[in-house]
Amino acid sequence: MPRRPDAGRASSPFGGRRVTSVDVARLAGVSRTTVSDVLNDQRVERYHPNTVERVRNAAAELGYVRSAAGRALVMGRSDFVVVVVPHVTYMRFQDIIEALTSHIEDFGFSTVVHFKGAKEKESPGRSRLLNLVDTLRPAGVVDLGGLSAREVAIIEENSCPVIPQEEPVDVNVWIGLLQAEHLHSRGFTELAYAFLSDARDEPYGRARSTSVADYCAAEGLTAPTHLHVPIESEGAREALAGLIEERGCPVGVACHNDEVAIAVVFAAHRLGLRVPDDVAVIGVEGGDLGQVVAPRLTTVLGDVAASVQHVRHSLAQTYGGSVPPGEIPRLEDVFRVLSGETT
Amino acid sequence: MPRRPDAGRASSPFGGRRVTSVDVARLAGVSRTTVSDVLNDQRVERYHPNTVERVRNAAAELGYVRSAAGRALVMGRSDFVVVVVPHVTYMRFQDIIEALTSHIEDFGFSTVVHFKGAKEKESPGRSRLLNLVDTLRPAGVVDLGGLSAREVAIIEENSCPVIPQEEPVDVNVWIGLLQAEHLHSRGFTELAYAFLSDARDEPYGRARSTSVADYCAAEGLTAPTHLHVPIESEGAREALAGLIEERGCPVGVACHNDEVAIAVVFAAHRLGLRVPDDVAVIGVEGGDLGQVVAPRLTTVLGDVAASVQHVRHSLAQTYGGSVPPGEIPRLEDVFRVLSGETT
DNA sequence: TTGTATGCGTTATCAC
DNA sequence: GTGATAACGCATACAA
Repeated sequence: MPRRPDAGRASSPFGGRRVTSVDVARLAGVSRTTVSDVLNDQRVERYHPNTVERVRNAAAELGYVRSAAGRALVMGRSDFVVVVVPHVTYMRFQDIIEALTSHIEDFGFSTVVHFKGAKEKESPGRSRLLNLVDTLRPAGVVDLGGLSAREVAIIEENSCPVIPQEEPVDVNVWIGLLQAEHLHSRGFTELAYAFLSDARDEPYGRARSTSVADYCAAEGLTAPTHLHVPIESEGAREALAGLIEERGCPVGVACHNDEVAIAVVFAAHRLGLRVPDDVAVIGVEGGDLGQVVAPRLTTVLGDVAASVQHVRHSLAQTYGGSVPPGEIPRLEDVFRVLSGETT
Repeated sequence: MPRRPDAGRASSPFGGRRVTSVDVARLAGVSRTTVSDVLNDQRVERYHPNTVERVRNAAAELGYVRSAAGRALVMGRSDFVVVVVPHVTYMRFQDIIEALTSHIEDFGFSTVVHFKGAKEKESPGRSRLLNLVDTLRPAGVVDLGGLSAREVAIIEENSCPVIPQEEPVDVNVWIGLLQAEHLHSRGFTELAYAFLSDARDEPYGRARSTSVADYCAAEGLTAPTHLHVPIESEGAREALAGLIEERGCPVGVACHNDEVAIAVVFAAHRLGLRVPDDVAVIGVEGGDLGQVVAPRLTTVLGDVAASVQHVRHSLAQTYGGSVPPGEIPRLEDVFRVLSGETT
């Protein structure tokens, strides 16, 4: 008669016997089924209030916590939601994560964050993310921008819903438009779009620069020059010098984010150009640092809370109807130009 | 006769039947045991090379991935390592995560990142993290600084080993010392330590400021003034003004990180003070932004790769001996002062 | 060297 | 209303 495969457990120096639903059932004097039902708030009305109370007390007393493993095994999926972060630097990153976590928690799920590696871009077969999804079998994947279409397809195929951070096209078109409009309204007719040179394949940058280009076309302006700016003095200076050589002054630069914007601003300083008279700069994000440097950055400020609302929507649509979806904010209310000293 | 509890599965619109080890076994014409052994690289030498090959091919062909749930259930713990990130902003954050992920991967584990919430500081009973650990039962927890002593105790009690980012005391004492020494070597005798005011309870700040204080005491300098700097123009200006009022000029400010340093530098500008003549500033981290602004920041540059080496050590100590631990670098080699234009 | 049986903790189904 | 049981996928002890 085979013995319990305790060897594996025992070899672990930690992990003293865990409290299981059986323990709770025993202490409460009921069956595991009852425990399961009560603790999951299912069919609670069918049990005597007394019983429910006893079970809850027993669970609390023993410090019982459902095993994700057991639950995941029988459910076919876990209670985790994976938030995938691209390799580009977000300045207000923690704020976004926190907002997402809060929403995800409302649905009874736990949040885990996955960072896409730098060179994980388009690895052949199984990226780290795909492996994570396969093993963790999460309830959902929130895409902050790092997922390729292929990965999204694979994951949605037979794993779980993929929730994009927001309608990428609309949002980025809107942001680019805001930037271009603002620069134009300040009297700049020569525009450029500054990509973060470090990022291989900006998921956002493309849409935004296109949007700037569309605006220029519509307004009869010369098409915007593209430049790739590294977050590093020399490189940034060179990139800007190239732009000036091509377009002259004054020129307005719409930047991919605040970091790029800061790099451009100080590159201008180093080139002896005046900001904003010779070079006007507008970023995106509204991070703290952009507002603390001199000159204070003009930027497109995003409302973090609003921008994650639709994640709650997607979650509500797929899972629990008990959680009120909340208003889905209009684009105009989520983003606005924060006027600084660089335009 | 109870039927398979497929309802739960079926209710899920996704999650088509998963490939299990049984499928692999069938295709390879062997037993589940063999599959398990081969795919875990255990007892491989006991099987016919042919068999091993067949199993591997079958697994690859079917795209078989071990179920984390099944494995965790029987092992008593999962193959995930949780990296806990405190709510303070790291500038070179993604680099650190990537380095850690790479090491963790070498041990066959997957990395998931957990962000400590802002107000999750010392919540009463079950913090999000504790809940995550209880349900996920990770192979380890890497603490980047957000864990309270209580949490560490609870987790180590009966869950898994907690790996601190590095010996916190030594490292932070060293960093503080480097900052103080550098400022002093530049001729500054009036020193101050600038905390990030936003962070409630800096795990690092305390040790560093104490170290600066110790240096001052040892060198016969006045004890350093403590100031709390927000990443925001007005607040930073006020904080610095207070310092100047108390200590006069010139004064050297050791900052908690590059963000704080940048805030101090531009606060000085706004107060009409010269940097570094009136106010000298040194940060910590060596992030990109500090080197792109003008004046270029003097900072304590950390070697990311080296600073995560000991995580590999801890992992090797607890798990696999097959992975070479790698050199554990000396403190002197990990951190050095990067001279900029602010001292 | 391979197969068989068992149990990990949870949930769903059905009998009581 | 409540309890017994099978099954999820995997890893192991033991028999063959």
